[in-house]
Amino acid sequence: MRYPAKHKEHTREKIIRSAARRFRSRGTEGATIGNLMRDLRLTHGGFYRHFRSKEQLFIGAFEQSLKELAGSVLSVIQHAPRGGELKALIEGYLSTEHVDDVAGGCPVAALATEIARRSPKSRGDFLRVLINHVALIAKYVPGATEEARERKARVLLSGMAGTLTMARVIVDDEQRRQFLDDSKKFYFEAIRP
Amino acid sequence: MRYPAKHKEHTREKIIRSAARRFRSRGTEGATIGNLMRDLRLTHGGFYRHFRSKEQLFIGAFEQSLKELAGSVLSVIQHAPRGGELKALIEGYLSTEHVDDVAGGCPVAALATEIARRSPKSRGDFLRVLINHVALIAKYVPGATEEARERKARVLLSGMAGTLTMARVIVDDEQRRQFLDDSKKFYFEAIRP
DNA sequence: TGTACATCAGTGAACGCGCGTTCACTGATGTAC
DNA sequence: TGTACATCAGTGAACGCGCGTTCACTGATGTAC
Repeated sequence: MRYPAKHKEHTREKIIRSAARRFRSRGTEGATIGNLMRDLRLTHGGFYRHFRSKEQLFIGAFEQSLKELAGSVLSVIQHAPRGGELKALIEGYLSTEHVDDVAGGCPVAALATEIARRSPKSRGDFLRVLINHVALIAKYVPGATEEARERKARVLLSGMAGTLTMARVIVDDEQRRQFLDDSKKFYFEAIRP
Repeated sequence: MRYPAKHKEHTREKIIRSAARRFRSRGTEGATIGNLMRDLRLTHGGFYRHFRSKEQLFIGAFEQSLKELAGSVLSVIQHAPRGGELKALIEGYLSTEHVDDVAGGCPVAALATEIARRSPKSRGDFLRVLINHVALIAKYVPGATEEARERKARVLLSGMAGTLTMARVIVDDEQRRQFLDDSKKFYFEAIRP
């Protein structure tokens, strides 16, 4: 059947948004195209009208995840007191809400290990997308030059991503809360001048 | 055929040691039992004389990896100047050698994301093994009580694990070196009193 | 205005593949008598 | 000392399964005339 003009574009976006969540919560191999399409009430065959391969979807989904994260980041910054933006960002990143929301959370914490195992070419693609988004928060990181701020932002993000992942391993609620508290204090102190 | 008394035990150890490397460099799904056994010049069927399942091997291999890491940690501590043990540990953990040696490196950096996706019961098993090993370095972390030191050690390790993973994503050698330098400085400052 | 044809997002059977796991079997050596 | 049997680490064919991907097909609507 023929579909309205924007129909295909909408379907593509639905696939990407859904994939972005599935990849984060289950990893590349845990997220299958069959399940993904079934969730959208479509069949697996149609997938290839939108993407050349699962790998191409993965890159698109990673970028989508970063876009979503950028949205949260902007919202946090807007609600933070002037000068307290970075503290608010750390607080949000290391919150129990973020720990619980794997599917909607930071794709670096959820996918960096898998990306690290890919080919240099593939890693380069992911890095370019990532670095653009990290620049967004660099403005609020202390540092003399723009470059210094961006570099520090990368160190901060990668460290907190590891911490977020570890928090997701911890089973006991109280232990997890304690670990997140310790971590927040650690990063708060680390960004002092 | 019948084999010497310790034969089975030796085979089991060979499987675990080899699996510990394969899991770290390729992840749970990238490491297959067929390839693993073939490397040891055995056939896949024999695997089940040693382990009930691939999952059981994964836990054993994770513990093996931590044991190996503990060996490196002790060696670093012995060669470090008195009072500079933690600095030496950070330097070693965030070294280019460690970044390049995924198969022989920290299993937290290589596998934490996958472990985070497992059941609470399974995560508990991994955590118990992990916490025992982290206690080993807690002695060199600043803190008033043993508990405070252990908690800080966990924050440090998880952060550096995220940083190590990010370093493995970076393609360009110079950028990677710069990122590791920035990170080392960051963690050095963070452990100052 | 009516008719024949083209389009193309989505369908679902099919393909090839590799995986984890099972199982009947092997055969050199240990043990029982 | 010799013989019959038990043991069990390792073998390799086989099983069931789910995956990513391909492909002939569908059919409502747009377009050409």
